[in-house]
Amino acid sequence: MYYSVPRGTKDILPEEALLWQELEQTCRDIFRLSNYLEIRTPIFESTELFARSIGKTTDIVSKEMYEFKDRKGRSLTLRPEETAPVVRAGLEHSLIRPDQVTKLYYIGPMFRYERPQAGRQRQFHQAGVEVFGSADPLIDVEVILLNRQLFSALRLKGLSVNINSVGCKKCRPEFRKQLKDHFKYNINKMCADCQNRLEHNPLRILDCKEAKCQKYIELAPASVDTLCDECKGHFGAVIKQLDYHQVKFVVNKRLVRGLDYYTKTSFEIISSNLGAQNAVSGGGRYDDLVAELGGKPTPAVGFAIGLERLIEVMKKGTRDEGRGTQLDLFIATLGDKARELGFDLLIKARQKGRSADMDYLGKALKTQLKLADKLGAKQVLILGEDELNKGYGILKDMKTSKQTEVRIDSLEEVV
RNA sequence: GUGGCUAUAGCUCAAUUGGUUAGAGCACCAGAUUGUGGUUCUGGGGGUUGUGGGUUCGAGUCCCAUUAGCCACCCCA
Repeated sequence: MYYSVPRGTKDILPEEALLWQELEQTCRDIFRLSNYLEIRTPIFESTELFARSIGKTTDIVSKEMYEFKDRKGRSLTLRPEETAPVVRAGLEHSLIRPDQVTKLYYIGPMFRYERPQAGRQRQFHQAGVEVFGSADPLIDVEVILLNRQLFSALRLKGLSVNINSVGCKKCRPEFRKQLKDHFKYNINKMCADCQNRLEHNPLRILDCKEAKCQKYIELAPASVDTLCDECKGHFGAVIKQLDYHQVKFVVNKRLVRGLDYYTKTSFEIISSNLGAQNAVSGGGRYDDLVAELGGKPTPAVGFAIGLERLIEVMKKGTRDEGRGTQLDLFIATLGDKARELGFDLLIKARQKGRSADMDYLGKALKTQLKLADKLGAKQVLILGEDELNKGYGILKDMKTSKQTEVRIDSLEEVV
């Protein structure tokens, strides 16, 4: 073993890659049904883009970015998430307009420098959607339903929706103030992280899991209680629609996501089949981000799904088992003449769109059949010297073991 | 960034208080059947015991460092 993958990264081997293909294709199909179109952006962007959008004081920006300088000294960063790049690209190419709805989706790798753990890698993959231009609560509901539809297409179980509203720039200052007032008397009894959070991001105190902080957090005001009329109405409309569409969810007043750009609706989808890293999907509304990045004020909603975590759920047996590899045709040959004829037929079978392969190691016939069996071949064409001399080949059905003789000049038709 | 556990064949795991040539199952290759798969039987290849030091007559085993994985914190997908 001379080299191994970099820490926190993984090779996806052929067997698992089949699962990935199914997952990615399902994402594309489902997103397509709701009229989302794909966008692909570079894997790195200017560092400033992420600092601006995600927030300089967030963990992601302050300590988890893969940042580097290129040869001209420009500061670039491997994307830790895809919302900001999509907004950037949308503005750059005038895809995003305040007066119309734009729906985009993406699938690809993201990078965060974190300590690896089950369900947490330094390179991981997300599939997500972003909707620009509508402040309608129905859009919030649409993206949540999109998650449900995707999970149901993948036959996944054990998932639950957590939802909250974190308010907007009108009502959030009041909420922050209430939180600060609430915590300031006891802050020195709370953990060091919370003491820091009090000043720069008091909302995140609510998400703290430290035991000694819990009793103060339990008594803290909830954002849903300080929402302005507009946010309250919006949240109510979302909840009403979720109920109407029979989405099982819980209002989690402590749900505060680690990216600063979220407004109003914020949600996470949790799997009961994973360890500590149990969020398979997360998202929400970010009505101020487009303007923050230089566009006209444009409301937006989106979410991102953690594909590695979904793959884990898929593997956990909470779904019907998939099938392994399959091959339409295997060609077994004996002797050089037969091998060349077999190769020619092999190429022709593939041109017809059949999956086909043959032995390239000069193995015994028995071994070739063994290999055909292992590859899940439906049919084997046996070409030996005897057959060629007599002018036919043998087509064997591997399921029924039935063999039929086929004249050489007809072989092209059967492969 | 913090704490705990772990690292032996491709995979899952053995190896007595430190003791000679590091074993087994599965997988792989081959033979039994000199041209017919799945079952069976027989044989075979494969290891610098994660890496680097140290203690010892002797280290897979004990000690230190390092790398990586796992679990949790933190954070998030």
